[in-house]
Amino acid sequence: MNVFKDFRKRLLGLLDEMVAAGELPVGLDTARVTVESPREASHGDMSTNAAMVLAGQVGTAPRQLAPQLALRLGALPEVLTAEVAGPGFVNLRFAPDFWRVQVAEVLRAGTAYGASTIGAGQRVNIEYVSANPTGPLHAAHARGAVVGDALANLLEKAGFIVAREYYINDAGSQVETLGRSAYLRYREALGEEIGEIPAGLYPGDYLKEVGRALAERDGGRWLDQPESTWLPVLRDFAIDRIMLGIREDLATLGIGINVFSSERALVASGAVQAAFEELSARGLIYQGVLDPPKGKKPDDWEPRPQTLFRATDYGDDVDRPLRKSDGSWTYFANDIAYHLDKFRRGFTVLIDVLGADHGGYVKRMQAATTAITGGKAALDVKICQLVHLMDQGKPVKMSKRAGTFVTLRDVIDEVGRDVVRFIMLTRRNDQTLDFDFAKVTEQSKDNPVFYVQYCHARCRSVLRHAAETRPAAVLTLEALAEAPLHRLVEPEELALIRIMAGWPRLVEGAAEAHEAHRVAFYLYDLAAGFHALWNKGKDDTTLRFLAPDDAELTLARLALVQAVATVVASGLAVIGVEPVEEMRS
RNA sequence: GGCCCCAUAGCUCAGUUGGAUAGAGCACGCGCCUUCUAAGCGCGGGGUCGCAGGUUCGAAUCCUGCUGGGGUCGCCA
Repeated sequence: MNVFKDFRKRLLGLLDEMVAAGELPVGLDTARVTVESPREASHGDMSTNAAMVLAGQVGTAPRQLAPQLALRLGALPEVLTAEVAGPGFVNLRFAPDFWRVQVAEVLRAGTAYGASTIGAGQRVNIEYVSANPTGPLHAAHARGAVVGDALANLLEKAGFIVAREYYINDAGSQVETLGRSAYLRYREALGEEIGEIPAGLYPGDYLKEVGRALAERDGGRWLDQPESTWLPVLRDFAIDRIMLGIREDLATLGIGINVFSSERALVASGAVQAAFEELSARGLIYQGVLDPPKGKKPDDWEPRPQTLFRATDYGDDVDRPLRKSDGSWTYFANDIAYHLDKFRRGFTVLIDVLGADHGGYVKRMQAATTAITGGKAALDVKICQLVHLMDQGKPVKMSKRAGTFVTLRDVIDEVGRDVVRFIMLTRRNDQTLDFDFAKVTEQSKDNPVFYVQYCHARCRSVLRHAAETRPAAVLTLEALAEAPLHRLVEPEELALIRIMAGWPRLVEGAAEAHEAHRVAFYLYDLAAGFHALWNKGKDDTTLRFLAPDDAELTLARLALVQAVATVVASGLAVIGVEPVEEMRS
């Protein structure tokens, strides 16, 4: 339950009453009426812009309409004061009980607190990672993996039905190169001296294992065969081995992808041909010659007729080729078929999480999605900017040639899965991110992972302590939900409750914006509120959670503490991080 | 040259889809441990939201044009 949305409904009800009473005209557009918590705490608990939005429609001034609204709002039982302020805001202050009951709401809901129904069962498809099966996942893949996975969790919490997909690019020339590279390692495994890996092939050591495994399985049967015989075998064998490793790495990171789609299978099924015919039927295919890119003409440019998709009809900058000169489909053509396939499987909201180098790909894919689904599906693309790996403030040098690139596995082994997941959400996806091995494992307030975990651990610590000192007390969620919450009267306590009451609203906003990083920032704010209250108890012993001579007050505060732990756990679950019971290692 | 992203405190970044006097953290200065974990908390200084216009009750946020940084640019995926 979102208290802000809830109150907005009450407000709209009052507006209806005012219409009925003839105070307002019929047919008002209330779409832009908002109820939100003001930035400035002194402005109260909630604030509405209704007077400013409606004044124009009514034909009066905001400051004139606002007092009428304030009068009505002030008469509501839960509203303490309703004041007109600024250009026409109505600021509301609620009775403390309005907030206190939220603690019980949290405890009754448990970690499901914050769940929403705005998704209304709508089906969303999120494609993420989708790294080429030509090598192990490296550190940069972690970001897309976490961003996609957390977004999936978030949307599920908001009531959407979510599919998590990985598109395996197992068609095209790159996997052929992989097959040839693996063949070299295969011969090496059989004792041949292969020398330097030729340019154009993948030099990575990870292929040695692939070569050995194949030699073990098949012996020397491919040695004297022509490439046309062994290439498909080697290619498929290598893809399978590498995908196995990728799946393991994803599992280690806790990434919950449940559908792996093969590009090659898609092409083989005729889906690309079908998609092509669909576009043709819509009159969006033609033979034409593209202009060379302005200002930067490739050396080998020559104008030639191509099979083009009219992407410009849907907002792209140029029309895009669907066939290579050898007649086979371009990657783009295959991807159109894949997105159509998602739509045909019942998804109308499509999200692709892609790397920074795919920025130029967004417009054409959105154009194609709109075109081929007749506007019935929308594609949102989340571009993840680069991750700069650092250590002690200095960049970690990486070179594919020298083999010193850092794998995802390396990073997880070094700092742990929870740290990777949390840190990847401490920036908006379109902002570059520094990942400093020293900083992210530091146990200090500079490290948001630690800071949030410490908050949860402190809550648990208090509850453990309470259980030890009062063995008779029942401290289950159900019992604490019945605690005498009216004993929570301190401003810091009520402030903390207000933050918690904002969690459902945050979930809905973040889900609608497809922005999971907001959860990480929210948890930081919540933790700050708790740490502040904790330390108040150091200066003033009457503020401590455990009041030795007041069992009732203690129970109320334990309910508050348990609620904080619950909301933190609820948020961490979206990020995919395990809340810890204590920080001692 | 076209397109996309970014530009907010000295530094790293948020900013509730257009709201009020723009917020955190780091760094800097001062204060707080006989205590449920000081691995933390409080107070203070610090801003032309890159620049210039426009839209309206109201702009860091939306539109246009510039400046600077990154990415990308027909048959790689």
